[in-house]
Amino acid sequence: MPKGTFFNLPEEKKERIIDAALDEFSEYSYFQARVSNIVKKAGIAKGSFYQYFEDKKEIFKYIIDIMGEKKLKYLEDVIKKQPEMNFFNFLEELYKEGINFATDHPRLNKIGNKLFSESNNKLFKEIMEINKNKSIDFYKNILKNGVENGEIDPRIDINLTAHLLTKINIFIGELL
Amino acid sequence: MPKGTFFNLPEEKKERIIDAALDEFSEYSYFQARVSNIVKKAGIAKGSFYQYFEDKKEIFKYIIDIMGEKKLKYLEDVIKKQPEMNFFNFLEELYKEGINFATDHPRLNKIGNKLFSESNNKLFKEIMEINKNKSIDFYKNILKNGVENGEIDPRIDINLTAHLLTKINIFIGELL
Amino acid sequence: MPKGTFFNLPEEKKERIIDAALDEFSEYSYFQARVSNIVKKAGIAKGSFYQYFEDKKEIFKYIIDIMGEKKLKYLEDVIKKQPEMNFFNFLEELYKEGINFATDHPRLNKIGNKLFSESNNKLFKEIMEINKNKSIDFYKNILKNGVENGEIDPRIDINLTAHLLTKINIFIGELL
Amino acid sequence: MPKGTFFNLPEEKKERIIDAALDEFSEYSYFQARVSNIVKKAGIAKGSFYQYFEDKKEIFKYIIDIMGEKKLKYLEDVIKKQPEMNFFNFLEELYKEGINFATDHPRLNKIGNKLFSESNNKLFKEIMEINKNKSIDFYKNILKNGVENGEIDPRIDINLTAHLLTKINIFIGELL
DNA sequence: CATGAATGAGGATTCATTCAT
DNA sequence: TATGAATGAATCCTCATTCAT
Repeated sequence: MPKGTFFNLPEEKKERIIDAALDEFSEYSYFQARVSNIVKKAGIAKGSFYQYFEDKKEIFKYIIDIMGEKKLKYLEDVIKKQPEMNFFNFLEELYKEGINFATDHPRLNKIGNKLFSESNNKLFKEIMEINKNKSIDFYKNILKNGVENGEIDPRIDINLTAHLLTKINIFIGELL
Repeated sequence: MPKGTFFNLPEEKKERIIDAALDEFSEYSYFQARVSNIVKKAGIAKGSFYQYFEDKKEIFKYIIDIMGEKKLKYLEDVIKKQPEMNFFNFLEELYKEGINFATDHPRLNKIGNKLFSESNNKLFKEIMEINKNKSIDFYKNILKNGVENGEIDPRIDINLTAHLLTKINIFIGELL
Repeated sequence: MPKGTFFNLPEEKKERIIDAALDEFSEYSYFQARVSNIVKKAGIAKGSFYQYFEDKKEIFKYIIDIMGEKKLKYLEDVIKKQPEMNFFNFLEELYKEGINFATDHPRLNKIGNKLFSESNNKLFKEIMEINKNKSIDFYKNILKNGVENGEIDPRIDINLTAHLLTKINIFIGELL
Repeated sequence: MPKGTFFNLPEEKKERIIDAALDEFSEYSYFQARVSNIVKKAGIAKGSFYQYFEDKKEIFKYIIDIMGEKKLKYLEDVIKKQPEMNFFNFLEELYKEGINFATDHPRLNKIGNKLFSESNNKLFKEIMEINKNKSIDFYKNILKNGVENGEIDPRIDINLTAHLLTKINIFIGELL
C-alpha cells in the first residue's frame, strides 16, 4: 500500500501517477519498468515518488491491487447470481465479464497477462509474496460447488481443472 | 547468427555454451538473463563470449533459431504427409508433435512461451527485429490450403484464425 | 543558535524538540542522525523545524551548547571553591562532579563522547567551527594556576597535560 | 574477504586501493566514507571496485582484518614470552607494542579508535557482525591466567577489568 | 583464440532543504 | 507561524561491453 502522503494528494495528481505507472507496467515487465519513466510521465520529481511509495515494488503491487478490485467489480454481479445459475452458465457469464474488463481496461489486462507469465520466476515470487494464486482458488471453489450440486462429474481433477480454467481466462485475455 | 569463431569451436564447447544459454533463458526473461551467468555456467571467459557472439541479443536469437529448427524437425514428417490428410487430421497431428517437442525439450518450450508473452514489448520487437510471426504465417498457409480444398468454410477470417491457432499452440505448451 | 521563532515557542514544545534531538544525537552520530527522525519524535512538521533552526548543524550545536551549560552548572560550585583547595583535591572534585553529570544526563554524556571521537574529522571541524577545545583550555588554566601556586612541577608540558586530563575525562565518561 | 579478482591484481594496484581505503576510512566514519572517494583516490573505475569487493561493507571489513593481522604481528613476540613474565610486566610490554603499532600505522590506529566508538551503534553491529569484542576476550584470558598464577587478586571482576584494560588501550591509542 | 580486468552509463533510493499554502 | 508536499543532488550498486595481454 502507498504511504499516507499519496492518498493526501489531489485526485488529479494521484490519477496522473497511476496513469503513468499503468503506461509503464503495461509496456514493460516489472524488471524492465523504470521508476524514472514513471516520474517523467507523471511529471513529478524522483524524490516525490519515494514520498508516496516505499519503492518500485510497492507501486507495482498497488497497481495489481487496483486491477484486482476493478476486476472484482465486473464479476461481482455475476457472482451474486451464481446460486440461480448452473455451473456452465455461470462460467459463461464469468468469461463474458472478463472480456468486458479486458476491453475496458486494456492496460490492466496487459499487466495481468504479464503477471501470470512472470509468476514462475523465483525472484518475482519474492517480490509479490504470492504463493497461491487467487484465481485458481476461486475456480476450485466453484468447481467444488458444481460437484456437490451434481452438475459436474465428480471424477474430474478439481485442481487441474481450476488451473485449466484460469489458463483459459488468461488465454482469452491475451486474444483481446 | 554467431560469429565464425563460434562455429570453429570443438563440438563439446559449443554445446556447453548453448546449454548454459538454455538454462539461463529458460529460467529468466531476456532482460533478466545475465551474460555473466551464461559464461559462468559454460565455464568460458567473458571475453570469449564476445568473440563468439556480437552481443546478448545475438545469442538469444541464436537460441530461438535452434528452437525453430528443432521444432521443424518434429513437424517435418507431419507436414510431408499433409497432402494425404484432411485439414483437421493435419491439425491434430501438428499439435501432437508440438506436445512431443515440448516434452522432449522443456527448456526450449519455456523459452518459446516467454517469447510470445514478451513479444508485445516495444523494446523487445526491436531486439528481435520480428514483425511478423513465422508461426502465424505457417497457419495462414495451411488454412488457405484448407479453404481451397473445400475443407474449411471460406467465410472464416484466415488472419484471425491463424492467430488463434498459434495461441492455442502456446496455450498447450504452457500446460505442459 | 536557534532562530527567534524557536524561543517564542511554548516551553513544552521546545522541550519536546530538544528531547527528540537528544534521543537522535545520542543514538546516532551527527551524520547518521536524521532530521526526519527528530521531527517525527518531536511531533512537529518538517517545515516547522526549518523555521526554528537554520539547518541540522544548528540544532546540533545548540544541543552541544545545552550540554556545556548543564555541565558547567555541575562544576560551578567546585570551581568556586578552587581557591581553598590544592590542585589535586580540585581535580578530584572536578571528576566527581563530571561523573555526577554523566549519571544524571546519560544522553548528553553519550553525545559528548561521540563528539570527541568525531572531532578529528575535517568535515566535522567545519561543521562545528571549533578549532580549539573549550575543555582543554579550561584545564590549561587551572594547570597554570597550579604551577604558579607551586603545587605542580613547572617542568610539565601544560598543553599535553591539559589534553591528557580532558581525555581522561572522556575516558571516565565512556565507562559509565 | 575481497573477491578473487582483487587478489589477482598486481601488487602495486592492490596497494593503491588499500591505501585509498585507509585514507578514506581513517578520515571518515564508515557511513561518511564514500566509495566514490576511494575509487577516485585509487585511480580505478567504479565498476572495477565492485569487481574486487562485494560492497562497501566488504572493503571495510577487509581493512579491519588487515589491522588485526598487523597488530597481531606486533604483539606476537610479547605473547610468546608471556609464560616467562609476570602479569604486570606482560601488560606493560603489551601496551608498549600497542604504542609502537599506533605510531607506525597512524591511519589504522585512527580506524581502530573509530571502530570502538561506533561499535555501540545498532546498524554498525549489523555491518560488523561482531557481538563480542576480540580485545576484551583476549584480556579476559590473560586475567584468568594471572588469577590462577596467584598474581592477581581473585576477588576482581574479570569481565569489568578486561573491559577496562581494553578501554585503556584505546585511550592510549587516542593519545598518539 | 583465450582471458579476465576495466569501464561507465544507468538504475533505485535517500534526505537535507525549499516552497507554497 | 504551521504544515507537509516538492525537489534534486548525491549515494551505492549493476552489468553489458570493450580492451589489453
